Amino acid sequence: MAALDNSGTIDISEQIKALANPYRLKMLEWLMDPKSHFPEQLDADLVEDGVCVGFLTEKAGLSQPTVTSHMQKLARARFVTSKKIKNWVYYRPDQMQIENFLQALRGRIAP
Amino acid sequence: MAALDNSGTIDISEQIKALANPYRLKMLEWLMDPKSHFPEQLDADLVEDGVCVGFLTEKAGLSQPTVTSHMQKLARARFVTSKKIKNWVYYRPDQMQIENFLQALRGRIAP
DNA sequence: ATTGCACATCGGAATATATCTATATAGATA
DNA sequence: TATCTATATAGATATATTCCGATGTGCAAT
Repeated sequence: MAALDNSGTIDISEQIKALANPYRLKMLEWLMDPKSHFPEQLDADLVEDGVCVGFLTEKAGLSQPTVTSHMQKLARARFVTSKKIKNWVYYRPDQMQIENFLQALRGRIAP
Repeated sequence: MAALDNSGTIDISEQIKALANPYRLKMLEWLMDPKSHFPEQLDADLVEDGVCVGFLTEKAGLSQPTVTSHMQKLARARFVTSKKIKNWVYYRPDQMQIENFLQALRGRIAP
């Protein structure tokens, strides 16, 4: 490619792609305010630990493997982190990385 | 879809998708600072009128139809406007819309 | 009128993405 | 140990995206 230099690390384009799916964007929104969107969990705190895949699956109305795949893409883009407790995997937004991304994006396309 | 309500207007997801291609992102970056990336034009001003498809095509290293397609996607997402002068079509960033988008995105995924 | 130029549109091929079902895995419980 | 539960992985299919070459369109200059 003449115009692009992708030789680097974790690309901002990968991060944008991670947000470029309506379900992933919605799920990230839910995770940002989990108490408004999910019931309390027995073995984990919605805010501290995150939201389990089962809850996300039910709310999204997709199959569990599809939701897992979406969440892994959000994780690869560093927008969320995951933590396993007992049988559950909890996804939680990484607000620092999200903020970094927003500023990086603004730096590119704003004056 | 259980989780999504796309019945509305010009979706933010469409805007994100428009940025989710490395060439489109790059070209929008170029357009934000056209004097740094393109030579002066005879019949139009780089800043006031925008950059012609030919220049974008040459710099991107893609075919002209591909660049046209990319630019149309950016235009559909309202990130750029286009103006025809003589034989040329000039694309220019819509900074107001870009700012609106950035704030809308922040409003969704930032605390 | 004819030609040439710049861009748009069309059609098709290659690749990527999204989704599902079926199955595997890991941890907890009986 | 055997089983259940929650999530991950694998494989398949449908759709979307990206890209190009060929062709169409509109305007300008000859």
